[in-house]
Amino acid sequence: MISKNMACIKSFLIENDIKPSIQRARIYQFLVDNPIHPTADEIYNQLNPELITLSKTTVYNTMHLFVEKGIVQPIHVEGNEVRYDADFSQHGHFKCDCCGKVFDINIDLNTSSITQLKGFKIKSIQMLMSGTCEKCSCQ
Amino acid sequence: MISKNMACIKSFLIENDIKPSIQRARIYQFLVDNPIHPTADEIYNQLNPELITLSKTTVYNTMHLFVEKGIVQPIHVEGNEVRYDADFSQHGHFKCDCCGKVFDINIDLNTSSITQLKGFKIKSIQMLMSGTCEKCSCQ
DNA sequence: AATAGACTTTGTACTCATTATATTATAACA
DNA sequence: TGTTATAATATAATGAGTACAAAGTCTATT
Repeated sequence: MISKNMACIKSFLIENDIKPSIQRARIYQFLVDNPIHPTADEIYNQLNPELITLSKTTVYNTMHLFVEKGIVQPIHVEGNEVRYDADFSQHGHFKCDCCGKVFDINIDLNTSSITQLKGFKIKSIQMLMSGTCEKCSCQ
Repeated sequence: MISKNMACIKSFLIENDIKPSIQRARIYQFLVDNPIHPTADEIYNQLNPELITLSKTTVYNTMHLFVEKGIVQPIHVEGNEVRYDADFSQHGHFKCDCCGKVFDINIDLNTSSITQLKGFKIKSIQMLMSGTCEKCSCQ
């Protein structure tokens, strides 16, 4: 899911039952173009120079809406902040304790065989690893 | 790892390079006896009536120490709080969006086959699912 | 046992991500 | 065009977690 133009994002939002606005479309485009799992604060700081009247509350409202409508996943890497990911292909995350980067890790998660989950409705699955990445391990 | 008496916990802490104190031992015992993935606040509220001078800072200090020494795992279920788990057997967690409970899920996580992780040093692996549990799904 | 030094606990004040609320702006529609 | 619904914004409030300094506790040494 690489960059989409605004017209394309507009119809994508409508498809997902979200009334489009410039703010919403640009925030979503930013997430798709920058799969760096940004926080609400980072989104705000990146887009503020362009959307000059953007408010942090709007970013929070928009992220809540996106999560509710299922077009963005919240990622809880650390306890004090939420990160967001517009990539819904099944993948996990690796957080490097040294450089702080969050890596996407392709992974197959098969939950159908877990008997404990009989009767459970699974809405999202996340896998999170931590440690040191290759670069930081080499130093 | 069911309940241990205090003497047993004392030596366990020493084994793990932690100087024992009443606060530390009781907090650890509480975690082992109550595998409900409590927050620091919940630990504080549960133990405060007994350890009458307990301070929240002590709970935070202790949890940080336990995590650093590797006898407790932090769990990031939601973005605004950290939960703690003294169970180090490999398992994942399922958070019910309806009743809020966090379930332990036995699961096998095999990361050795993931080529992306070549050269990475994995310190911890967590798997987190969300949705509705069996009880809440039936209603 | 007394003293000193190191470590632990505690209370207060603070930070900062997020939320609540109320107001203003924009879009939709009769 | 006027009216209503929805979205965006600014400000204030909340609450988990942290920083810091003072007070308490433990332990080793004399």
